[in-house]
Amino acid sequence: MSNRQSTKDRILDAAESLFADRGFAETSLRTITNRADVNLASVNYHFGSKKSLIQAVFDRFLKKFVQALDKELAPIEAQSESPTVEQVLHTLVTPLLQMSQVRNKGTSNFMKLLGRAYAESQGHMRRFMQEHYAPYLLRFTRQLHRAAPNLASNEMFWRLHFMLGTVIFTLAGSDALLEIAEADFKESVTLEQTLERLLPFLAAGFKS
Amino acid sequence: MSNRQSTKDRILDAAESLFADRGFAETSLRTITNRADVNLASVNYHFGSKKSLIQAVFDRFLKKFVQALDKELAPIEAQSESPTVEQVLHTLVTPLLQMSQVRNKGTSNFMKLLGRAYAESQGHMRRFMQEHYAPYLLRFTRQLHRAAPNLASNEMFWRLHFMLGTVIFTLAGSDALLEIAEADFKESVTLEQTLERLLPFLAAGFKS
DNA sequence: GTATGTTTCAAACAGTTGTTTAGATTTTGG
DNA sequence: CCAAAATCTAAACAACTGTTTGAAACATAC
Repeated sequence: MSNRQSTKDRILDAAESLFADRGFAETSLRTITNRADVNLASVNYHFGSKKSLIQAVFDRFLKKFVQALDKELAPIEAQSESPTVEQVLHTLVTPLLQMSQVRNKGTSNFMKLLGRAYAESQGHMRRFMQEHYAPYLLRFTRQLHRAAPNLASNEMFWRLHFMLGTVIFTLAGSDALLEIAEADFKESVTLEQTLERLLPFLAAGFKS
Repeated sequence: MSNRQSTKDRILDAAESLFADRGFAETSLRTITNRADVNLASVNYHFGSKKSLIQAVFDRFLKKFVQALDKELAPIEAQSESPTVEQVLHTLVTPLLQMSQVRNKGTSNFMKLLGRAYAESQGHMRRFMQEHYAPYLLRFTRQLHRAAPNLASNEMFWRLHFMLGTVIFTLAGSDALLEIAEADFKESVTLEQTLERLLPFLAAGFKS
């Protein structure tokens, strides 16, 4: 009968949105377990520690994301002629939007977490990402390199980080930005429309 | 004689770099007062509370910044012909670089703090900025509007936020990025060079 | 049924947090 | 030089943190 989510999932859901909204240190396990309506000790039982819970939240996102990105990247990798920059950037759209379909505010939660982790001390998270998800990043940049073959690799490095900043920052604040936009311009805007507005900006900057 | 900095300044210096590196909640008053080599209670004596200390750190930065920005904006406001987008964006360079001249890693500290504050819950910080520094933001956007008069205001809104994300994200991570760039490409890069690389990217995106 | 392994629970643990207090010390102004 | 104000200091405060514990409740298999 029990159509109640598993304790593990309830914890992950609560932790995800709380971490995204308040940050890791600012969110206590008691706040999480209260919202999830589970016992305090169950976090340590199921995940071992708070640190591991944080990683578990990331893993759930990243698995889904790279899986979707793989589907988008494959056909481009297969085609013989070089892709356009716009084409490569567009591989991000579906994977990003999908996060919000499965869970409310999923995309902005994901980007908020990435932004927070990125800002974390000592680049600890950057190293984790590099170790666990480097192959996917590499596949993406390889296609970008095919699209702009005569761009020096150090220039590529910088513009890639510029784009990363724009995406993370914009989507992390997308909830608030969408609200402001609707209030100020009386036009309802979706996350998808925002992404379609963002990509030309990125492409133009990248080709600057 | 005492050429020792005032207690207030010592606290502000320590708090600034610790907040930037670790975040607000992750930095305890004891860590701050230890680094500053002052008594624990002096934070509450001079600033009232931890929250007020955070605001004081911001205020010190923002005062310097808008003061320098004013100097850059004034001549453009005075000139009769419309400025170019590049010209308007370039008003940010000197104010941003100046932060690193007075204090080591000043610019990246400033951007890290902005990034953290921006991600904070409920847009509490966004409201504070809006209330206290809206006039300066307005002067900047007014010039940007002069540079691109036929850009719809809702488009302007989005591209402004895109640019904001790129700048904050890039400069917040500039320490690490500069290190990586030097290690990978054997070319020493300065913060100023990074900014000069960043502006064309922004201008191209803005005009996309 | 009982026995076995898994999950939940309330309670307590030791450590850290921001803030307050009251007394000592230093600085200021007449 | 002395009183008054400002500053510094060590100690204690209550509240909150992540984690551990051992017993209770539940599920599964024989």
